[in-house]
Amino acid sequence: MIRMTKLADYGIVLLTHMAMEAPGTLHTAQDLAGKSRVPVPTASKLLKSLARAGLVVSHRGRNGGYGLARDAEEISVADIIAAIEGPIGLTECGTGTEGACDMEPFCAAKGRWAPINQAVERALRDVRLSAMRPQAGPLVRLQAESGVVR
Amino acid sequence: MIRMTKLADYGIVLLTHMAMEAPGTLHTAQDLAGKSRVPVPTASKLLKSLARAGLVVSHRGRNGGYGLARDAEEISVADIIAAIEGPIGLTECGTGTEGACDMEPFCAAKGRWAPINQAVERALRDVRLSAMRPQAGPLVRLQAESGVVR
DNA sequence: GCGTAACGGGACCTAATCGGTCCTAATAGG
DNA sequence: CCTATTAGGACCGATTAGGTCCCGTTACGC
Repeated sequence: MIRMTKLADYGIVLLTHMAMEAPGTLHTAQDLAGKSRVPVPTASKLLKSLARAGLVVSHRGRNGGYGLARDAEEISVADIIAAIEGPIGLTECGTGTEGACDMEPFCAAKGRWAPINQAVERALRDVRLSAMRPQAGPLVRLQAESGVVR
Repeated sequence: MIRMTKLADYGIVLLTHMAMEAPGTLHTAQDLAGKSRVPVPTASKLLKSLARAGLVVSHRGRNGGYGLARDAEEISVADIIAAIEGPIGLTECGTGTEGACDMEPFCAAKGRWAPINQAVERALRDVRLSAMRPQAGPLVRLQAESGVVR
């Protein structure tokens, strides 16, 4: 039921990796791609989106890279998804795109979607990036946890 | 952020129409399609799915049709979406499909998705079909409400 | 300064799948 | 027995997710 694109998934994984290092640390797109096993160009594209949304800050030139724009506690999963997928709701209705649905005048559910969208968004806004990283610590443990459903 | 397929949307609208009539009333696929402005074959396909999921009961033959299997209060939006889109979570991870993700061993967010999926599902399970129908009553008012975001 | 390492912002492709159509049973009234 | 209806497929076109590539800009460091 209801799916998020894989891109958004990757984005969260990338940011999770960033959140595992000290705040302010810079990560190159290549570095993050390697750690997450995401193809480099894809990771690069995602990081650009995240930078445009203001979730990460970028530094160009040599020794450049990406870093978290704020504390991991201040970034929600909803923020990340919105940065990558755009402010699209569960349905296209009520997302500000007027006239997108040509059967609006006949829709029995008209005006009933907004509360649902908000409920879902609230659920996602309550999950912070800081809660996504493995609590026990760095990458080492990850290998030992194989077998657990991702 | 996060999208539902149009099919699921249509399904909800179809069921909403059913919920606007007295419980036990039978509706033909054509009838519902006409009211919802959904193409007939599509509505038919959706109703089949809903019947297979046990949300509606079907009667074949002349004077047949579809009816709600239980009270509108007992059908949640989550039920409907699951019936049409299948039990897919926000991500493919944690939906029982083992090994779907080949980078599972390296995933920094491993095991962290289940709570999020559950939060979203809970939000949708709290919305009942009975809450979707226009409270003021039958179709007549719908036309008057034009201009409201669907 | 100049070369190189990084990001910025596109265009572009192709594989999946969403949304929709259609056809042939099976079923049940009249 | 005829007709209205659902059951269950096969099938198809258009959209888009997911990924690749290229070229420009920025800035560190030799």
